[in-house]
Amino acid sequence: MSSTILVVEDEPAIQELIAVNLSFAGHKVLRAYDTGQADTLIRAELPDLILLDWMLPGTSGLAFARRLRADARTRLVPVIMLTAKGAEQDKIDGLEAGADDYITKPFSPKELMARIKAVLRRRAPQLTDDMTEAGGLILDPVSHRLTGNGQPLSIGPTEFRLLHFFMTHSERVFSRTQLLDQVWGDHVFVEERTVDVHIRRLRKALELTRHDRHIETVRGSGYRFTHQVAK
Amino acid sequence: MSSTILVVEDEPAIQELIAVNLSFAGHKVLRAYDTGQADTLIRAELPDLILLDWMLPGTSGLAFARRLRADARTRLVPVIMLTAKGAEQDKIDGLEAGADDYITKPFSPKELMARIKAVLRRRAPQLTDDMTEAGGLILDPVSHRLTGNGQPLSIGPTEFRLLHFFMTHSERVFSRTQLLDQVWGDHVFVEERTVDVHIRRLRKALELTRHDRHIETVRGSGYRFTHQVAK
DNA sequence: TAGATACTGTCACATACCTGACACATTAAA
DNA sequence: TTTAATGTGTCAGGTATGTGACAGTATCTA
Repeated sequence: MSSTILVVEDEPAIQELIAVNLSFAGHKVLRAYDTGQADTLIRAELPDLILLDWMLPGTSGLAFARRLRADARTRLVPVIMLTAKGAEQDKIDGLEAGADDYITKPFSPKELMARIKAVLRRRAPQLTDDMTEAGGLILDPVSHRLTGNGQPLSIGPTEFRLLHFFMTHSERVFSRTQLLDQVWGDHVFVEERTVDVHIRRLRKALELTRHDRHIETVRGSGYRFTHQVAK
Repeated sequence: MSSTILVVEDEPAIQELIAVNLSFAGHKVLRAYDTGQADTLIRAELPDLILLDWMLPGTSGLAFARRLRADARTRLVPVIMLTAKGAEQDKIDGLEAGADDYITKPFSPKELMARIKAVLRRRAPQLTDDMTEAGGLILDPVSHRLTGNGQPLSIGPTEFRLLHFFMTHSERVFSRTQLLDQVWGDHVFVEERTVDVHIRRLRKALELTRHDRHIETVRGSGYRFTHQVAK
């Protein structure tokens, strides 16, 4: 699936190499040469993943990673650190600053793509193309299709994304705000109650095969998708 | 709420001023004149919060803050930086090193206490995102679920918060006023006896699996949550 | 390109649920 | 036994959520 990936790298050749590979894989690429530019880009559009060089002019990548972790808006964005050093201590520092993974230069494009996929799968499973299943309900992001006990279910785009997010983050309560951020996207200006309406539409779509029981309301907190359904 | 607070400050007069105020507020105070002493004290007893001077003999406060963030044992301990400088860059550096707040000398004791309170409050709920368990009763804040011996228990929002507080502060008696402050929040204007009613509702919800026995009344004092139940 | 169809976000109203307060019953200490 | 503290059922009002309808867009089809 296509994700927006921010590359923060001061060496033009390396940045270009990475960007070409990412574009080829179908991702949208944002580029920055330093943390200042990165800040600006992030303000405009929250990326799905950040590739961050260890050594940067001005603020170091390490410090920048820490700042990303400190800010509520960027806290959940996965970060992969790029470094020329092989020192073990750097790796530890980087992971402690909140990086999700670490890749040593020089690296093969293949390895880079593999790590990106792995990190996305771990941190943002709804951005991958994997099928998800729950009690006979099958959602396939590739064919963009939904079936309940084998029967095709008709569902709108927003409901599809909402369900996809829920199925990849089950057994967890999400507030309306969190759902808007995750499913509608950051920076959207939509009423919170709109979530209720789409929950309603989603439930209605799932009613046919009684899978609507997987969507639970948690009064005062939000909604939750669960695998076990009440009888 | 009494906490253990470590003050790392090389100027005796300022250290004394801070210590007096903290003691007066009911906190236990640990004192260090440099990072070496601080290390020793931390090794003996992990404080709940660290007040850290920016300028210190030997290792600087900034470097020390970074080290605290790098060590798994101290990573979650809130740090407030004390500094004579008012420069914005220093503040950014401090926050990037992992400080939770920043206060400029000279500061009023009142401001200091207010910031300490705010930081402790901000940190406290974050630490309580873990599941809690007591004799088969499991409360999971993430999924916002409660089960007794595997069976789902239905419970209202206030009772959920109340039980969560009890389970994370077991074996201790809390007065109605303390419970109102902790569970309802500061500054709420509610009858004290309302606590009784919610205790009743909580007990009723827990009756199904006989976990209501964990909630004990301490006549004349308040209520307590205990792990061992009377047969 | 026109017309039909589907999708979105809001709103208004209905409904279910929660909350705090009170009154009275019960219990424990003195 | 007396008295104060706690237990408990109930109620009115408030708040959160469910839901149908609607208008504006976007998308598809002929």
